[in-house]
Amino acid sequence: MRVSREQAGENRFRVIAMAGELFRERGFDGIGIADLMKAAGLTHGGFYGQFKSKMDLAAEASRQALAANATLWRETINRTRDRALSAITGMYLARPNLIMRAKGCTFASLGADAARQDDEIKAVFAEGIETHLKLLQEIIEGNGDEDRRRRAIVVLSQMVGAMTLARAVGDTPFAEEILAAVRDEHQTRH
Amino acid sequence: MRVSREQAGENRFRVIAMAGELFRERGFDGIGIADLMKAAGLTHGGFYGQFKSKMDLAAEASRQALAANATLWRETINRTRDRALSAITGMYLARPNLIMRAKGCTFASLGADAARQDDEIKAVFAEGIETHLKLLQEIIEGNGDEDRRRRAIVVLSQMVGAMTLARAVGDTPFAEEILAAVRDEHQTRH
DNA sequence: CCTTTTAAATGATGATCATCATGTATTTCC
DNA sequence: GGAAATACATGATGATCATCATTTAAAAGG
Repeated sequence: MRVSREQAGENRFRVIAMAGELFRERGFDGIGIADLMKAAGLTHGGFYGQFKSKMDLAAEASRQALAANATLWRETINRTRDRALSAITGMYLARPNLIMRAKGCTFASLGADAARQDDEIKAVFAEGIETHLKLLQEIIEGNGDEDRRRRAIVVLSQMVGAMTLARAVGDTPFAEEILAAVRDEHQTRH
Repeated sequence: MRVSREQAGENRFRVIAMAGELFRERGFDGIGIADLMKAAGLTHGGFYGQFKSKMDLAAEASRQALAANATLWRETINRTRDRALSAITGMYLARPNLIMRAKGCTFASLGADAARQDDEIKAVFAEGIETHLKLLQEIIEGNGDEDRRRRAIVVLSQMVGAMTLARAVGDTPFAEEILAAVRDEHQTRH
């Protein structure tokens, strides 16, 4: 049955949003089209009217998830101005992001998956990384723009690496130790 | 047909080694038992005589891959004694590890996958991280063991995060910029 | 040497997969 | 209000999946 233009737009958005969560939780290969559509309250039939392929949806979902991640960073920065760096690292390297993979960092969840996909997805991740680096650059000290960008890359790498390692060992004291080690790096000045 | 005890041992080792490479290249869900066995020169039939399940093989393969990674670090450290830290980071954050995922860092390839698997695989990763941290601790300066361990965690996180992000954008100048940014952190003292 | 054991081959199972073809009901637009 | 357009449903396709049953041929052990 047909549905209003507005409703169709909402449906499309919801499919992309659910895909963003389920891909982050289970990986691109960990969930199929039928289950994805069911999670959005639809059946699998309409999928190829909305998306060129599963990979096409993966690109859209990654884009939306990365944009949401960046928006949260933007809000955190605006809210905490002078202590923004420790606020960002403190929020990121915390238990909610460790255990709720579906709504957490897309780099930590899907970065390794992206490396195995086509160039379109890699371009989405490149743009997502660029966006996050620009945000970090704003709140990092350094000798000129070039140095601040380099430091932003180092900090982003620390965060993504720490979360990847912490998640790989599960919800344990060891995971907390990993997160705390990198958190401390930005609370006590080095 | 039956095969000598020795031959059977070699076959088992080769299956685990090929699995270590193919899992790192394509992810745990990216390759099936039949293709895995074929890559080792066998058919799928004997698989369940050697392994309890695919996840059981994933654990064995991760263990072997992580041990090989650690051995390479050990050798690099022994060979470069006084400049070991910049040797390790320089070797790790280089193009071969960026593009040859099958033989590169298991944390960067499968860390996010491990987070989605059962506790046995997570325990394998925990032990692998512990081993790598001990190696880094040897070659990192700091105020006492506790501080050196904390710094080792930070450095390992940097390395894994940088490689994850660089691989996600593919073999591009941006990837090289990410690797170089973290490499420089350990060549010029900060 | 003959019996027992077993590694690996062939082949089958039912589940799940991405994708496509077609039907249907409802919105859109004249 | 009636014709055309279309969003989504049902259902089918052939491929691939993890796992198991059975067979085969050679090694191991007496």
